Amino acid sequence: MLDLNYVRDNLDAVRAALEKRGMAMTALDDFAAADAERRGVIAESDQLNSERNAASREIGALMKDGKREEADARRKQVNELKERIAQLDAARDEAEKRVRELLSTLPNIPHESVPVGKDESANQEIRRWGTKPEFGFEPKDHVDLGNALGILDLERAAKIAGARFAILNGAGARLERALVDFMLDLHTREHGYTETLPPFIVNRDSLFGTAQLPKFEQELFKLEDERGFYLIPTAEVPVTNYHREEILDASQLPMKWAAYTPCFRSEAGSYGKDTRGLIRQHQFEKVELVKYSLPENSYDELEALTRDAEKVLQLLGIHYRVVALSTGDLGFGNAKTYDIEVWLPSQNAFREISSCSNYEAFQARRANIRFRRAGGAKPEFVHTLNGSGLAVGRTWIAVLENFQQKDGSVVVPEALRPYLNGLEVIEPDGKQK
RNA sequence: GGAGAGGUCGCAUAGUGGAUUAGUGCACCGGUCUCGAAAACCGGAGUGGGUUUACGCCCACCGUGGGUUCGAAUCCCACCCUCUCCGCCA
Repeated sequence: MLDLNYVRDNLDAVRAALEKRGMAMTALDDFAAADAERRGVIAESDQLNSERNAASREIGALMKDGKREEADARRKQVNELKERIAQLDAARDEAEKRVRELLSTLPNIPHESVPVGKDESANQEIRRWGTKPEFGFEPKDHVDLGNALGILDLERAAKIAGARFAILNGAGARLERALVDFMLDLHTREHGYTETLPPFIVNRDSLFGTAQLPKFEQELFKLEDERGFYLIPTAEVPVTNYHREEILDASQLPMKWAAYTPCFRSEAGSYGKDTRGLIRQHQFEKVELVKYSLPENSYDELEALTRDAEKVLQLLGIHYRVVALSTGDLGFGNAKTYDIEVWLPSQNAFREISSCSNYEAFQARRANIRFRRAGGAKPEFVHTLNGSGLAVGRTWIAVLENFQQKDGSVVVPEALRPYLNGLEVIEPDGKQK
């Protein structure tokens, strides 16, 4: 959510910034009128409340003096006042609701460093790490490799649950678990993050706070429960909401969390996309990095967070690149985003494996997450950031595809071997436990 | 699932219809004292909104939402959360 006063005072600047996203901002046209009405109603209502309070005090004094008749007359006047106040309060609620709705549908303003363009074709490659692997044979994709190794079972997952679910077996399941441990150990031991294991179910307020709601409800799994529960689409939601409605001390910043959770996404509207394999699942695992930052440091923190996520691929020895998303490709709440894209030999392409974003105060305003500088200063909104560090399922894919051998076995990257009891090669059924 | 006790300013507590402009202690900020500090003493400080060039003034906020009343932290209703005991359970 953008700042109300900022939007009011900078309508043209906001309009220009949002047009860079390729959006027609009709909401802005209604905003000024709704805001003016809201303020008018508030002024009138506050004035009448002030009169009512004064009258009540008078009545108290009159009663004490035994002037019952005067008090009764005053009561009658107050009751008339109350009727008008009730009408005004209804109008006030209506106007505030409309302003809030308009404000909450406005996307974040892109940072000045974000490349301008209408879609992902305007994304800008920032850097590459490593080189494409040379195979000397036609590399298989992770589905063929996983099936042949007996570590992946998509057909039975479809029977048990449905499309876009997977079962990992044997070394496949252990590889997934090893990746989770490896990533968490790296971020907590080397990068200064604190591990947290949050709920996998959240309420509506949390989803509003991180801006999944109200706009992206169709992407979520909602539980059949009158309490309004949803499965988390990412650990970003529970972890960023950790300090919702709180005022932190500046000395607590930056606050750095690393969370492993499963993630649940309905993938409505992506029916034809990535239908093969593990790329796009209803349930996948992710190690998420979340930061609360001082406003003045948030872009440095974004660079650091992105480097922290990249380190996972560097230690695994997998080729990747970092891309700055253009204004047209930027997510709703993001001021700036770097995608880390991993090399997938079967697709002869880079595919997203992490998305690292600075939300500035966009989420903090919605979730009311503030901090106070030393000396009893006014509270300010924190900046929130998050990024995958990394998407575990897609890392699983990258390991299989990048380290596959001609015979269909997969060499385990050295950094992972301590997490797999020293296992060096994943071989077809029977050759490893 | 059943029974009970609670939720008040950063923390801890007081407050059962009008003197509450929500008191007190701790913590915090400023000052006095001191070579300096501690202690003591004096003073100041909540959040959001409206209005104002500004000083300021006004409104709302005691878990949330309704209600009663001229007036509600206080009375009534519903809900949420926490704790204790019983039952069930990984």
